[in-house]
Amino acid sequence: MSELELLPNNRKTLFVEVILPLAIAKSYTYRVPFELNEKIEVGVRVIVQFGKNKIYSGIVQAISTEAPDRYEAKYILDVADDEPIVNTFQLQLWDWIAEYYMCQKGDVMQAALPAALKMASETKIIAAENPDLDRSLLSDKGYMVLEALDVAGELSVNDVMKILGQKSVFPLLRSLFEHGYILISEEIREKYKPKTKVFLKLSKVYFDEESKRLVVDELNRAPKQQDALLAYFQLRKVKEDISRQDLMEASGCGSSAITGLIDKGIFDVEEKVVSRFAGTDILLTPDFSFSKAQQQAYDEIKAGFREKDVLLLHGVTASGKTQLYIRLIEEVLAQGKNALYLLPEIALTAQITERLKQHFGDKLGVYHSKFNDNERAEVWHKVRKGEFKVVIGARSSVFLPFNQLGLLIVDEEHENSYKQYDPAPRYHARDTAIYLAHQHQAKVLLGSATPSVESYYNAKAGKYGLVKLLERFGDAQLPQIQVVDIAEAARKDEMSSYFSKTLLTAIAETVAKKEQIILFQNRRGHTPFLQCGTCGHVAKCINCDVSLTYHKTSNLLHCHYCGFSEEPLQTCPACGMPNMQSKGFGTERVEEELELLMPELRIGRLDLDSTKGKYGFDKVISAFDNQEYDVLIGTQMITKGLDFGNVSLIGIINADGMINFPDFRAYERAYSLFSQVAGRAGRRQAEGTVIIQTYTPNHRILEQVREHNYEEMFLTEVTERKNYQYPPFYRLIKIDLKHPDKDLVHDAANQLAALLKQNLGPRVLGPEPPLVARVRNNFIQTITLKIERKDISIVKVKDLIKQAILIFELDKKNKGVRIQIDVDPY
DNA sequence: AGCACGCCGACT
DNA sequence: GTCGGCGTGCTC
Repeated sequence: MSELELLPNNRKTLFVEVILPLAIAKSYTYRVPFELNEKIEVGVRVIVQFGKNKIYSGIVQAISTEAPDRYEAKYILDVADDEPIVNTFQLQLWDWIAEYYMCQKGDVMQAALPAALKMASETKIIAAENPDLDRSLLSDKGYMVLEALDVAGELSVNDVMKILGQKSVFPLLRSLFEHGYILISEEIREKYKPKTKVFLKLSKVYFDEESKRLVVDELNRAPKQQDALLAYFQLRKVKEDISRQDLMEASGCGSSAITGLIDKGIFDVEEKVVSRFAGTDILLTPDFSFSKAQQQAYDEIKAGFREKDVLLLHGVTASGKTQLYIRLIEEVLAQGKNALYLLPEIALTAQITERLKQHFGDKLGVYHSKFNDNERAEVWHKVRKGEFKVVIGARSSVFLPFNQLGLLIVDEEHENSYKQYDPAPRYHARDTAIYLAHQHQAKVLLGSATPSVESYYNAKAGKYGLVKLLERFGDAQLPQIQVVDIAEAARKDEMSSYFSKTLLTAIAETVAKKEQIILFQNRRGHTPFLQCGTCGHVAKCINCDVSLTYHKTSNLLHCHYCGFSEEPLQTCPACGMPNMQSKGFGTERVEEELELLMPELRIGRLDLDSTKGKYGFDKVISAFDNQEYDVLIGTQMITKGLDFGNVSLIGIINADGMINFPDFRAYERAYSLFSQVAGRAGRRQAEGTVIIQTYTPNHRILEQVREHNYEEMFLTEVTERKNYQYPPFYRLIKIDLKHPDKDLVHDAANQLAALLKQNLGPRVLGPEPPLVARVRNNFIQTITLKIERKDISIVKVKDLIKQAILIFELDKKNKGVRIQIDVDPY
């Protein structure tokens, strides 16, 4: 044992390795001042200066007594937490994500921590009271700062930057501080503020009934205060803690009456931290009973978990999966463990969270991006302390500080929104959940009506267990699916605008039965592109290589990639002819045309544009649910976990765009999208109808959708994937290179591809420009790697990629070319 | 990711 | 001769 280790803890010099919230590959070591030794732990936040004048809060990932030998470590400025806010499971998970998805730990930290737990630098300076100091010795700038302090009394570092007109003020301030001119209060303030409420307590003097009566009498010249006090006594009978707000509501008195009572010493005030999440007092709903099919699936799941850690539940829409989930979660809770229920962001509606709240009350935490920072930080802390035992959340809830997970549910497992694309870390929440479960020795249940080919393959191959629930709950039947040939309908003169006679008739009949209709068009806006009928010129974005979409609500052309917008052109900018024509159609135009054809219909629209704002989505949904609309027109938003009881007709306006999308997952995606849309029909009705309009009525994917034949879709897909070397047989890694200079990226991409091929040979494909070859003024080139599952380890491949990139970056020509790596792209 | 350092062209 | 352009490389 070294001499150092024999020293008492408070005399040992400690060094900490800190993760900074930056995309930097290296890790940084800081020195701990003795007085902070006791507070240092793995997982606490520390405040450190990084570079000349930046202050960050980082996470301690390791502690050692070894001084770094190549440099002098800086001291940490402070320790922000009394106990770790990140546990060791999480640090290990961050490492895994950084490694697997080829990004920096700082990137993972950025994604993992709610913003309110990162901190802001709020450094303030004040003048030191030292009259003996001679200001004439100061530099001009130093003098200016002190003059300004005389006037203002206190300045923030930001103020100083403004006064001096320069960003770099730290060295000057440091020198002023060291020479005793100023004091620095290095106050890094936490952005998270607990919510507090003012509670009123009757002063002890008035506890007996006699003095209560007296004090009421005394107030007869202040009737409002009297009312308030009486209301308080009433309220006290039913409630322990009465807040100022409660009393104002109960008494109908204004704030001043209560202030009066406080001033007279009748009330004592007490400020308490309250939760932002009001506990629901709803009694837990009594045990529901399973249908026979549900019971069987449940038994199979229980049995399956004895053999496998991951199970795939293939359950058709409306088969009652949620009830199974709730039962399984309850059991895990009974064992003293926690559960995580993941859903795609878009499916996390009030409908589903309310349903879970009814079962789990205030043990349930909800976590998704529509919550503000404070709410997210609060969920974080409650999970960490074990107060929330069940979390329902989107992708990012895999980062919460769980201590003892027993079960993870990934519902709608096939959803591509589980994969984060931008910014790094480009992680897949389903796959991350499987790793997370492994850490906690927990079980994972993947659920879907249309499992991803990958997961179904894993289940068939025995890697996962497989449970099927192919019977709809109650008496609901699978919907009848009818495919309408648009070309043929047009020949017979049966098309009115985008609607076939078949669809219009069905709409009319459905409305007559007072039932509802969903129309699906997977494109938002009014017109996807404007083209000159004379010369063929298409209105394009100035920053991106895409056509501009016309939006009727704003009367502007919008770019869906960068947000650029401009006035629609009347004349063609290329040939000057006033002949710009609308091509294609989005949800807005479908709405417009349907209004013209059937003006008596009440039509609602559900897409990104109609659901802006925190509750925008829920508003449209509840309006439709309350039957304020006959028809809801929407993009794929419409397919996600919504449960409308009265919908009996679904129309897919045009299926071709989805089917013909150039991506190896296009058919799989089309199948699952159409099936999910179809699943909205007839959930409580005896039978629903789905009408799919298309130019390719005989396409095999439509055939499979019509027959509800997932198995066959899977088999054809698997054959294709095997032949063309795609997942699940091969792993994909996509490397994007971006730069404003088209030729430069092109050359750079060729150079990188050549470097990669030296070691990886024909596994390297491309480079080639992606479908949208320019976004936000950056040209893009894509290199794709297809890696077989035998013969070479994925770790080895990733090392070779890193090496190739290092060599690539040595070439000065490639300066400024940004490289993005996407492992398992979706 | 910032941000300072540093080495080249338009001005007082 | 200085101000400022942004290329280059470092931050514990």
